[in-house]
Amino acid sequence: MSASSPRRRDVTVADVAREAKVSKAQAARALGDYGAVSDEVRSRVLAAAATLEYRPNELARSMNTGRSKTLGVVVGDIENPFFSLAMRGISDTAKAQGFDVILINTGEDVIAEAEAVRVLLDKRVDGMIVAPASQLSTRHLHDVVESGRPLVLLDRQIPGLGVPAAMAKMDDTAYEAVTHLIDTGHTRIGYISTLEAGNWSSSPETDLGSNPVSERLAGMRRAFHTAGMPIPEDLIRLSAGKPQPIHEIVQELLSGPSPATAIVASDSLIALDVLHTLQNLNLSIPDDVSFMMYDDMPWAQLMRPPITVVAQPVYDIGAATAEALLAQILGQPAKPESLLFPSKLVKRGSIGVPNTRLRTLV
Amino acid sequence: MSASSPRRRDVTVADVAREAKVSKAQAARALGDYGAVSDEVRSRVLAAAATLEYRPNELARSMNTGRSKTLGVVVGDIENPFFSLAMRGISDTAKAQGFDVILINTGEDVIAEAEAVRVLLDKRVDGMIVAPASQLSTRHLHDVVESGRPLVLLDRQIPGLGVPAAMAKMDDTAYEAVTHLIDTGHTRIGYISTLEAGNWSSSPETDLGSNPVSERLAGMRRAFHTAGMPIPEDLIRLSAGKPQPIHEIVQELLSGPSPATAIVASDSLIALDVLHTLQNLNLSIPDDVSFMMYDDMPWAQLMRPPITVVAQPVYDIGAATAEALLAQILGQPAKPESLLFPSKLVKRGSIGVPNTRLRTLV
DNA sequence: CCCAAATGTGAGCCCGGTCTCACTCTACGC
DNA sequence: GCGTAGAGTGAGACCGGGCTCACATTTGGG
Repeated sequence: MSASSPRRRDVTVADVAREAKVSKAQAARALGDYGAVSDEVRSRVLAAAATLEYRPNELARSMNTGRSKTLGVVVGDIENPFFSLAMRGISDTAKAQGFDVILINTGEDVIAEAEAVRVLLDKRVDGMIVAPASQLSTRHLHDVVESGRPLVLLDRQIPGLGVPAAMAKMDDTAYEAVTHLIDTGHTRIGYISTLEAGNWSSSPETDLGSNPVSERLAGMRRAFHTAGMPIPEDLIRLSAGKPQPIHEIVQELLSGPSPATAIVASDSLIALDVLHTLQNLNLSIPDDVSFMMYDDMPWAQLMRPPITVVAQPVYDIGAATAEALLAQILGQPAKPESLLFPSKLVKRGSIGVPNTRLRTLV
Repeated sequence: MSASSPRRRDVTVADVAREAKVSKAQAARALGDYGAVSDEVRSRVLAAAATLEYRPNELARSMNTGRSKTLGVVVGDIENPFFSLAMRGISDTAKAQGFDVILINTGEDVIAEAEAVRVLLDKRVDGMIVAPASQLSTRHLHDVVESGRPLVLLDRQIPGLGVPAAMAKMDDTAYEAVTHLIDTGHTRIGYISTLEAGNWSSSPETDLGSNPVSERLAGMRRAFHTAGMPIPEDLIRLSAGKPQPIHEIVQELLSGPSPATAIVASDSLIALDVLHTLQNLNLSIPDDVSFMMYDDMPWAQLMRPPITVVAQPVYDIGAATAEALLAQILGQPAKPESLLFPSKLVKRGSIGVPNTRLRTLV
């Protein structure tokens, strides 16, 4: 029942020109609104274009302008609310400037990330935003820089790369959060992050381009240091989820001679796993275990008790990466600074005085 | 410190050909692995390509093959976990077949959706997946069909369009869910959906390509009918959120001479708003109000009480749209059937016997 | 009134691949 | 020994816009 043409050939400028009885060049000028065109010709061309329902082939256009009006975004997991919210910030900002977005999901795999970056380069995106899965394998990111295509990092900075990164400033808030735990009486505090173990934490103070996770750790260390207490290194678990599932880690943290009395989840996905585990173990918050998480998801304050969180402006962070990228694309030179956003501790009800009889519970 | 070339010109086949001392045609053949090429030439070309770090320009390639190995996805809101999870299904499936994805967010706005579809057509995507915001304005979708480019719908079918759609089968589960509420003693059941008011519910039985929301309504109606009870039309609120915020709707539903004793949220974003409102009103679930939601988000079972939900395989639904689309792109003819997935009622603790003294509470 | 300068127009090259066509050279069949 | 199938090769057309250049026509200043 649809139009007779099952696969109609695309209408080109040449077709429009023929219809309007002018040269291809004139048609192109009228359509592209550049150069000198008489009113007479312009209206004929526009009319012809309307009749034929002409639509420019963006591929062809991109090919010789060299710009595709497309941004590439590489993230670990769009399912993660952090990324989907940041993605909206990116998407909204890009759209406002007439840019589209190619999204590639890597599953937090560095190989996939390198591949993704290659593909985007081959597709000639005008620039890209990457949330690097690793700070160790960054060859592919250096390639991007060397190719001359603008790059902006999301949530994590990579020292020496020389590109901007947008993220929340976490050190002071992490310090405040852990101090809050210590003040409440906790000394055995567990921290769980999916981030790879690396030298993130080396000289966090002097490192110009730090990142939110190393900052969290640094803040935590500083808090213990200030309180004059030993840092519970055995309760800090990075690279969680990859080899060992979160629920096992939680059980480990809560077992042994000196179990954790409080657990900090470094993102909302981990938080969900931790909470499920605690529920399965029939442990209550905060009576049996205190709990705190990063990222203020809407459900956090609906829980009983409501969860104490460290909130950060995720949407804005996403939007900032896009803005920085677009600025570069539109000509401004890259300033490899970190765009820092404030984070804040939101105290709710999931932190209480430590329970010492916990060992019998697990 | 990076490579000396600030903006190195891209290496082309011609460059490789020159380096390998063969013609452009031969280089292209060796690189593209087609036609007849001697081993001698092939290895020279491959070596040259490696030395020069040749990378094909996908734009140029797409332009004359006509295929871009790119899929377009148009959704209302990636921030909505339903879409971000479906997106992962799409993304994973596409990637497995070497396709990339351009994501466009419309904010559930039909104008933006039409615009998005245009842009994707202009960018010459090989096919697209759309979660239509409206079933009334579908001109732009008909345009896609007429352009001959494959199209698959996500979560909502549009009768007469003649394209496949993937979604969960909701009628029986909705019937079961509402019957469950009725059996528990509820007669005043509120239903809140962001979907536009339209004639979704017209002849739901005979309509070949129905959709999850009309099915929910139909199932609800059938349940009331079977129970021999009047349908509380005044408590059914579509187009929620657009003019009137959810929290006002909730308050309205719970006021008046005959308030709702149970509320059903048609997606997890609405659920969050409803739960916040109930919390602010200091109403407890299920003692004051019973509550049920569509989509089994991980936090639903962490709530106290855990929320009764209607679960659907969102990831699989997303993956199915991508599969159907790729099948069409790869040659199979479109079969405009709905790909139906099972949904199921998961009874937890958020539904109790109705509270009759509610009127005094709000 | 004459020679710019400005404006309008068309032909044709370019981007970087794919692919057709014509041609050479070898090998095989009769 | 000759015809021919087929591999191997190069020249160049082509995809669909952008844009430069050369040329024609109008305008305006001195």
